[in-house]
Amino acid sequence: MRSKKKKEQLVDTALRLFCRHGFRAIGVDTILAEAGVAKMTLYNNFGSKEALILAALKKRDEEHIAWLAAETEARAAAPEDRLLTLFDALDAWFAGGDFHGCPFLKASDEFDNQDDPIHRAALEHKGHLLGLIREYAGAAGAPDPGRLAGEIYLLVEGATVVAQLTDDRSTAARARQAAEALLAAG
Amino acid sequence: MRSKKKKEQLVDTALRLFCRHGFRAIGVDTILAEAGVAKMTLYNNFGSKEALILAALKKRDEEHIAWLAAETEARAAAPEDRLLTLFDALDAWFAGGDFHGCPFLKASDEFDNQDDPIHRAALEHKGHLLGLIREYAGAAGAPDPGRLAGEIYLLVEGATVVAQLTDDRSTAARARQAAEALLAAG
DNA sequence: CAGATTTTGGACAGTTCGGTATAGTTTGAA
DNA sequence: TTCAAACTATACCGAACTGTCCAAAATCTG
Repeated sequence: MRSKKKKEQLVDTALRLFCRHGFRAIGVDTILAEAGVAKMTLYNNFGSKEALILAALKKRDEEHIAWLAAETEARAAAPEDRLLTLFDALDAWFAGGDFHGCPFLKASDEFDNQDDPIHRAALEHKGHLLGLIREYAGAAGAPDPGRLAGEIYLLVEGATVVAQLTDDRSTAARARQAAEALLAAG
Repeated sequence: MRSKKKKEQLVDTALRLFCRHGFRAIGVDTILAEAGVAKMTLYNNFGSKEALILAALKKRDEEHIAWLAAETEARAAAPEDRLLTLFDALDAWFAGGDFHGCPFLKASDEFDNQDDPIHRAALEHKGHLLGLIREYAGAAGAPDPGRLAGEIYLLVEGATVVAQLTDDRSTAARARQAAEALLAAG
């Protein structure tokens, strides 16, 4: 089972470099060199750069949603607080030294054809994120949790984009303020 | 003054292709062919692809802010409505056949180094957008127009990103609903 | 240990990239 | 009409790109 290790190393390195530099901007040679893996290992295991991207995005989807949920719930005293501590978790994400924006938004920018598998992977991830928010909106006892979740989701994406663009550490807090107003309004 | 025409044609074509495909994804040869212009005309007038990108972004900045303001104000019966009709203008933007997301967000994704001139151009544009929103927030008589503008701005960016990602025509309307709640909350 | 499988390194193909060189043609203005 | 400035086409450069081929070496399994 040597291939498991090499495969994982490849996906991890690729994900890190994709997040930092984008998908088209980084070449397979760079990934290979950084991962310490031969080129044929990539093409034997994945077949193409696109498949590597999809594998990296899939891993990122699972990891990031799990991380975000854990951070959010750890900061919430009660389930109905989660809709707000979500923004504290976002703040932790933005402030972490390796924040370069959401890789799925990057992906959907670089592969903006709606039929592209990479674009669909991004859509799928955002569906998971919206699902999480909807769950929190339900726990908060909102009269129309679907609508509230949709509005909160817009704030989440806005904050993510603006945090990357401006490098402003107060972005998540501002989004949280707005979320409080939305929550109070029902 | 032949150069004016060719230069303009080059910038217009480049802007259109950048918006549709991204900045790194489109090559100068494609732009040149589409614009019907020789390669040396590009390099005599701009010197580099980066300079062409900057020229295209500058033009886009001016045009888009002016268009957005005009659309917003045309739809507002009174100045205090502008903060909401802004989202109707956004809806018109998203629904127009050639929407491929905000080119400045694309640019800041592809050139995410904070010192990159292209990233700075994106920041500058977003400053203009925030300024416009702040003006509308002031006209709406908000008790803290700066704070409200910041929150509304997050909704605008969120809606822009989500509209591109999901191709969902109701995105701007949902953002407007949220904006109404924020406005009512003060 | 023996044999099947994976991984390795490096050369190579084929394309595309941004940018340059050059020599000739079109154009606007005096 | 003349002349300089602007634009043209085309060939070219070095670099980077994804992907392939292959023989040798390292590794896992029986």
